Amino acid sequence: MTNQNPETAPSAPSNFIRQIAAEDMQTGKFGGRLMTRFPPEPNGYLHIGHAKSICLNFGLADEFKGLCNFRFDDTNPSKEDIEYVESIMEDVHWLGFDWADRLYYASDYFERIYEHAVQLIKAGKAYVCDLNADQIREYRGTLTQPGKESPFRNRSIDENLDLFRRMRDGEFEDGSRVLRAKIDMSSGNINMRDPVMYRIKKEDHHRTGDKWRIYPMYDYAHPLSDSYEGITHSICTIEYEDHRPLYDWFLDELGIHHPQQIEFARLNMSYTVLSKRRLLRLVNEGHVSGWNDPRMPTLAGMRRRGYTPAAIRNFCERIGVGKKESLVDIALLEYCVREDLNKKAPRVMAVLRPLKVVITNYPEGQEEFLDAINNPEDPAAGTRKVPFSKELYIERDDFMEAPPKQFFRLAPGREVRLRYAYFIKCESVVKDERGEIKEIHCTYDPATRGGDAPDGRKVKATLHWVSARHAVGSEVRLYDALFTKDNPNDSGEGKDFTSYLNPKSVETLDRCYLEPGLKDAEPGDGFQFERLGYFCVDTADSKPGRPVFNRTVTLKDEWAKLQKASSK
RNA sequence: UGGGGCGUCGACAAGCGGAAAGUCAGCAGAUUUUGGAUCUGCCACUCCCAGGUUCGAAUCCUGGCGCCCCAGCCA
Repeated sequence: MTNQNPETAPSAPSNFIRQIAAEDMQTGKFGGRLMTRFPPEPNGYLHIGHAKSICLNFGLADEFKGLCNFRFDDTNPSKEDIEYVESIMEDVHWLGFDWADRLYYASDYFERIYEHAVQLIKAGKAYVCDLNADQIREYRGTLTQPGKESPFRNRSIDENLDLFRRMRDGEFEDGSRVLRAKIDMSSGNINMRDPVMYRIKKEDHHRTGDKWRIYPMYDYAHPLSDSYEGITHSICTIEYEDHRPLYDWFLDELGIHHPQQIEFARLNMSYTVLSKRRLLRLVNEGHVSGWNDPRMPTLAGMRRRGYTPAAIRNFCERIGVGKKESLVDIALLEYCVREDLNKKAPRVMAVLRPLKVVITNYPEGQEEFLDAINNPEDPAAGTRKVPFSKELYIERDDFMEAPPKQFFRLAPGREVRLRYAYFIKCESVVKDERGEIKEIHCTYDPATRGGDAPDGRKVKATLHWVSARHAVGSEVRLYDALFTKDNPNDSGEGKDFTSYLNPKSVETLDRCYLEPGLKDAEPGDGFQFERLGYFCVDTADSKPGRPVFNRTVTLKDEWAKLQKASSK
């Protein structure tokens, strides 16, 4: 166990991988050494599921005083792109992990991987097969029927060597030949039925250019890459469990350093999708604005949305690591985000759906500056001054002409507090010719300056507000879940996940008013808009002097819950 | 009569033969110049089911049942 004293070290829950690592360290299995790796393929942006893997691999290395390498698994040039390698590195750093000088690429090992293939051919363990893709599939058999051996399976070693060399030299067309491992066509495990090790692809690679005309398959390149780097624990997801015998086979046949592959269950989260294939479709079909759309579960999207690295790391710790398929409630992620932001985010007042309030007994043209606390959770954050004047904006939702009993906010004849300012009382409602509320007239009690009544009288609500004359205009985007179904992956007949896209996943409000201090907020800055939620300055669309805000997550809202319950 | 994996509260998840941890969600209350935060209490007589071993089983054994993954020259 890592924590002998749970009272002083309440952290890290136990999981089976930590246990294996702890045991291996104790028995000295790998010389008391631990090394992991995070091996993304640069064919898409990293998402929260990758964050789980990153936290696991880097976290384990940290915990056991080992190292975690960073490696691009770039063995398929047709799907990979430099844009992805750059975004991936940025995202891992942003999450808070560092690989120092241990940045590797599987493509850097191509020569060694090739030489090892030659070694397998010489040992009679690999052969060049001339069957085409369809034929290979046919010969492979099915889940219940064994496969048939390829007619090219027993070529001489010399012929194999010659053909493989010529594959490398580009003498043959794409798809005309492959190099296969000679294992067992009748294995119950289809991965062992003479799997393809190399295919011909006359395509340029983003790193090796036109040097290679053949590229190794994942199943062959991955164990070797792990081995070359001296990895001890090769952690991957559950779907590779069936590939482990093959991982072991290559390493055993070659007689080289043999890491232990360990599989864990990938993350699924409610109301979103976490597969690069599906995320790519959302991007390509224009359902979102890009990989970094704030609604995307990508690290780039969550960063732009205002999620913090600490919140995501914390989430990854809380969800645990196991082998069971699960669907984690997105409410847990949101809890982690609020937990972190509650401690850090400066409070500020912003009115999203404005309703004008005129304080009839407040002197025309007068203004005053009131003290406001920047963060009640953090006294060191200090205070600021906010301007008050005769005309203000409050939130439309904070006024009701005919309120139900549970509504505590402003209503005709009722008195409430304006945060850090005064008690005000609603005297009348002004409507336009269509009967819509245009503004409301209130009186204020000068004796309640700062928000307390000297006579001790209480109000049931405190509202946020912004002085009309001093307000900064802004656009604010309200984000909600991307999907309406908790698990969009399990789609019914003839449907796919896109049929559950939430049409209201974003609402743009462009007549919002902010307290003046927000005019110069920098892109990326995060705030709590009091009583509303956490918001951050959008990094793509903000202009100097006119910030655009993205809602990161709402505050918990008791009133909204009551409304929802009564509308059912 | 292919192979592999997994079943503990609504969602996650500890537990490793000796009284079913914890977190999120939910519910109730206290407190509050954010219907926020904070605090308190409640929320699995039972661990997919059935047998068996044992003084004692979520943990061990046997047999069922259910769910997931695999037939790319993707990773």
